[in-house]
Amino acid sequence: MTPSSPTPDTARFYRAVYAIVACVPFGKVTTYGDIALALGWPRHARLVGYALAQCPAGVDIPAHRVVNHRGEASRAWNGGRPEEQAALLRAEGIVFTRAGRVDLRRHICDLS
DNA sequence: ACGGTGACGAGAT
DNA sequence: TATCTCGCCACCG
Repeated sequence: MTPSSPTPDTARFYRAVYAIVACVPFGKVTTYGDIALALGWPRHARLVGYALAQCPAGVDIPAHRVVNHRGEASRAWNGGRPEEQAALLRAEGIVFTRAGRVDLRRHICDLS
């Protein structure tokens, strides 16, 4: 691989993230922190976000079902369009609060 | 080697 | 609730 490719450990972490995101069902969402915890890597929520941001084409996962712990869509979604991520979520029946955040109490997916 | 930068999160105010 | 600070850690210049 090129000098800029991730270390083997990091690559494994990325694949684990993609695998767990693939388990989130239609109409449900999860958070970066929950994914990190489920993988046994507490405090690595940031890396989960990084992994998704770097998600290579070909890895087909419902990344739009991952929001932050407050239910907010990613600011950097598709080059800075969190509205698009929100639209995808609404399209699967996910309800947003008046503040424009996903109602986690209703749609959170238990990864345990 | 070093400091800036995030698709983050918890705690304080 | 909004905003700040701080901790987190791989990546990049």
